[in-house]
Amino acid sequence: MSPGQPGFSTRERILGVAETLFARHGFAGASLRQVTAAAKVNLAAVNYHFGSKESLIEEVFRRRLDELNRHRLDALAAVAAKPEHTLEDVLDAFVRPALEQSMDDAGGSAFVRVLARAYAEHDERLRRFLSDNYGHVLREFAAAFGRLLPHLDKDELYWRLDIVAGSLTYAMADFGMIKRREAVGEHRERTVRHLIHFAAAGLRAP
Amino acid sequence: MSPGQPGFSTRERILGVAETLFARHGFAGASLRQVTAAAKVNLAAVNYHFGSKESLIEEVFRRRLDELNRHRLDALAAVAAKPEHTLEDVLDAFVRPALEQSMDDAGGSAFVRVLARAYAEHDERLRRFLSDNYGHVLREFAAAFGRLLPHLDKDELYWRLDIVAGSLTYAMADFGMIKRREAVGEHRERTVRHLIHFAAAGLRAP
DNA sequence: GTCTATATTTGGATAGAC
DNA sequence: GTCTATCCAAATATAGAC
Repeated sequence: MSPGQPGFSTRERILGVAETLFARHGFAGASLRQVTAAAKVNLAAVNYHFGSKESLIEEVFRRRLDELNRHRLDALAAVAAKPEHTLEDVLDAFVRPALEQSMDDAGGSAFVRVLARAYAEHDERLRRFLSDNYGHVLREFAAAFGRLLPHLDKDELYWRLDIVAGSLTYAMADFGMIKRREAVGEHRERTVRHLIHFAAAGLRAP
Repeated sequence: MSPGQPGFSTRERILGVAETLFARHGFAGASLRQVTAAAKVNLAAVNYHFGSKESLIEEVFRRRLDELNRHRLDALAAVAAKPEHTLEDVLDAFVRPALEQSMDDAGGSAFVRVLARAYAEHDERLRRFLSDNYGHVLREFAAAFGRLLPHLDKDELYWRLDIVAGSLTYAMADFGMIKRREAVGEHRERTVRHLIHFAAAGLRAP
């Protein structure tokens, strides 16, 4: 059941539909007219509730990322408490919450694709918004990785983490496609391990 | 030296600049006005040479993909000629030509990012164009992978290949960023092996 | 082939009634 | 909070002179 019309407020209908359409057509590609038509609300409602398209986009992120990053930090703290934790443990703390959110509901499934878009977009304002609000999460993970990979200098570490984070996000975005949800759900445990093994190999060596 | 103005025809200037701007802002995000202004040609030139924005986009793909896919098929044929070739060999035939093109010149570097956009875009017309014109290449690779992975049924195989292709494309798009070109160039050999090892791990098992 | 000027459409945003 | 109507800017596309 997608967040269509019934028990949802105008504001939530807009957010749900915007998430879906941004995932499908990109931020520039999805117009406010498409969004309001699909949500069956009035065109002016977007500006009333959010002020601008830009702010609507930010709100789409905020709604999911607050929860996602809380879970990620909780998982990371649990891992860091174990004195002998591994690279795989830290990667698990990063990947699992995203994969779980992506299977919570139809919206979460769309959001991982929105997230993949954000990586692809080089829009200055969007990047600054994400960096300002959620940069500390990535920095905590980077620090945890750095402690486990002392042979890498800072530049090399950040470069690899960027690639790993991008590839993982991309892979999860693919899981976000409707047709494959059962396949991923069935083997979720194996899927997570695959991704992690995948990423750990890239982070170790040279 | 980017394909700015000097020894390039109007048509080629447009293609070069469009490639860069599509990589940076997406297909919907980069307007024809931005493109023609940056290429220092007249606004009407795009429609004269290409007919429409849609056709310009297709031409940006055609220019690079014809060459890239020829190299990929050549490499695959060379691999298939060896009776005892491995999964890694096939992956190499897929990855190496793209990585080499991405380091040929500034345009190739932008193009891998355009390619990553194409994966993210769910635009019907663009997907059909790519599938119609270059689908046979992917099918040949899929067949080669299938022979090496007989334990996977067709659905499972295609699903994994899609994820692997997406992740590799994403990783290479990151390499396409300007700041990191030397780093990738220096260790190109190691980089390729990393990516391949990465992908092979995902394709094997369960 | 290239330019200027313009037609046409689409999109973001706002004013003001209810 | 929601709607209608409208404004204004930006974008694609074309017509016609050079």
